[in-house]
Amino acid sequence: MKKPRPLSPDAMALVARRFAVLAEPTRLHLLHTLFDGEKSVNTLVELTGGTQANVSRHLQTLAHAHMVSRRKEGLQVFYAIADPSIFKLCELVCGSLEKSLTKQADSFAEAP
Amino acid sequence: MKKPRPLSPDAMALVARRFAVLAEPTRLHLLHTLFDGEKSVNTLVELTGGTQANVSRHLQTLAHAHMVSRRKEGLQVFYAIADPSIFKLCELVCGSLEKSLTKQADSFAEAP
DNA sequence: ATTAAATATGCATATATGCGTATATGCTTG
DNA sequence: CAAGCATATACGCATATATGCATATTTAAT
Repeated sequence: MKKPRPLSPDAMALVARRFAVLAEPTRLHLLHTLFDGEKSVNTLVELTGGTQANVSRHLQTLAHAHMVSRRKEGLQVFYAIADPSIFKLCELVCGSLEKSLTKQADSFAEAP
Repeated sequence: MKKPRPLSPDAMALVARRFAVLAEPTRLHLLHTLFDGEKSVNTLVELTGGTQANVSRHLQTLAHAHMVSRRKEGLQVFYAIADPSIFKLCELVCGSLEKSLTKQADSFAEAP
């Protein structure tokens, strides 16, 4: 019997949205690049190789979800990871992913 | 300095896909309903209130991602949570979500 | 073998989401 | 005040995904 919470319908939508924010390679790339500390938009553009518009958009999505923080300093805007649970989240997913991969390498490749 | 792994580009895509599977209220509802044990498709249809076709499709998506297991018994098919990390994942997200909600209730309501 | 029940799939559609390009906003400096 | 740089936004388009409806598939029973 493991029923942590009643889990109201709209609470579920919020959780889903949270996962959706993480369901994007570009955003994961940005988060991963921020793992070792705060960086400006331009730096992130250079490090990730994305276009400036895209990086900015994705950073806003992350900021809106309170996953990264935004600090303005002169012309530049610095983003940093704001939610520490993101580290654990990625660890968990990477961990269980590795287990799946070592067993059946193509399981995810053909997913919908 | 927290760089868990090199994080190859296609590994990131896999992680993103994994999160994407969880980024769906219907699938979260199904997982949550399975928290207290294995259930048949029909039971899940009744408990979640979704259509049979939808429930079946979403269960397949979950099974394809190795998050649930599939056991056939006569006419019925029983699904159960296969990846224990899902419990921790949901706990993490729900936890950090609650913190965000108690601070700013509308932050997510207007997300993109 | 036929029929019925449980589950899965095909098709069409609506909605959402990401990207490229161009442009707007904001801040700093001369 | 004008000009330039860093960042954010607007628009159009292509793609993906969820859903409803209908139907196919699989298994059990008579």
